[in-house]
Amino acid sequence: MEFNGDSSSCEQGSLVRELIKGMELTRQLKAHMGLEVSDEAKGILVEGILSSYEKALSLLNLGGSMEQSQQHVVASTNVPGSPISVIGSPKSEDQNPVFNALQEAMDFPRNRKMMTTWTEQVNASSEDGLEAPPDDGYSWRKYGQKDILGAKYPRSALCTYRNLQGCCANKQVQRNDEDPSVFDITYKGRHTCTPVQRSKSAPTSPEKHEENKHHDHPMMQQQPNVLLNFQRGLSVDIQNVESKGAGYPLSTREYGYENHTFTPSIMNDNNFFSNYSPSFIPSPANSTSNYFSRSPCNVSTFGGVHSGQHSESDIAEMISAATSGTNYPIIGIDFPLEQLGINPSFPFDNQVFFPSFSQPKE
DNA sequence: ATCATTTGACCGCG
DNA sequence: CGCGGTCAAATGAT
Repeated sequence: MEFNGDSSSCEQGSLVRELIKGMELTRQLKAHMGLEVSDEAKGILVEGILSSYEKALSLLNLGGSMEQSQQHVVASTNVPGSPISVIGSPKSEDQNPVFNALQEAMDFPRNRKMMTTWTEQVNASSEDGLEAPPDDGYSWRKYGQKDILGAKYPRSALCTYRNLQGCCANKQVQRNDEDPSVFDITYKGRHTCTPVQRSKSAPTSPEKHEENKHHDHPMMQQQPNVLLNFQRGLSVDIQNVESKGAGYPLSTREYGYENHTFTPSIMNDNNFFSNYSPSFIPSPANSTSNYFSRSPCNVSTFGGVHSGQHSESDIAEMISAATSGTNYPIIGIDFPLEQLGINPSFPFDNQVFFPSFSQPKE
């Protein structure tokens, strides 16, 4: 199967998707230039374009050859509140940080060791009788198991459904030798998918059945858990958050994560960390819009290049990206598009603004 | 029939 | 050369 290709190539795929999306949005903006489209609507497109390139740079920065590209990319993205500097004034290609980063990403193969990695120790309490660590909110697929020298228990390798969601994250699960109820979980790579509870039984942990059965509406199948993850995860260990650069989707569910060890292989990705800033904790009052715009794991699926047509996740990400991880003015998503004077041919539809209402395709 | 998991083989890295 | 990660065919579950 092709679920688990090389993670670096997967991140490269995400990078390409971001760039393609940026190009697509630019194309749309161009198409709307002559039309009676309000500046505000154009602004949304511009935000989307900027966000795409920012995320592309972020991907380069995170998974790419840091020592080669950071001097260009970080210098651009490090400036809070001035993301426009990335693609600011027209420059020659030689001086364009985006161009340089891209070129270098092509020139220097990604190093797996540079992937963001962190570990968690999960205590699956014995009364639960769990044979697997608790669900962390994401969909994982087991693709390998290996007996590790000196370890009592084998190590499981899991990946996300990257072909469906374009998510590059990997996960390793190993039961602790001393305390079999404790699982050492190592995450590699960053999520670009949404932390969603799948409707079908999850592959790795039986407790997922329990989580799903309470919710009838698709929206309810994921949002409460997502919010729980948000709130629990972000409230777990603020010291950790502050001292370790934090902001990972530390999901501490009812099983009690004992320890979080963040391996700061990439510590200077401001964009990335800002995506998970504690200031983005959704409140119950506005959790819906916050969820869409502040998901710690932005949707990044881009279903190919279709002129004039966007996949729903594409638009969702555009909205998400435009309001996350950057200091852009927040664009609300619950405004009527007509007020913005968006042309009827504008390829938005209501559904794309509410991707959570549509079930993930299997 | 479809999808997820298992498991032996293969491959890259140290 | 050994270890660990990944692949992919076989197997199991639904």
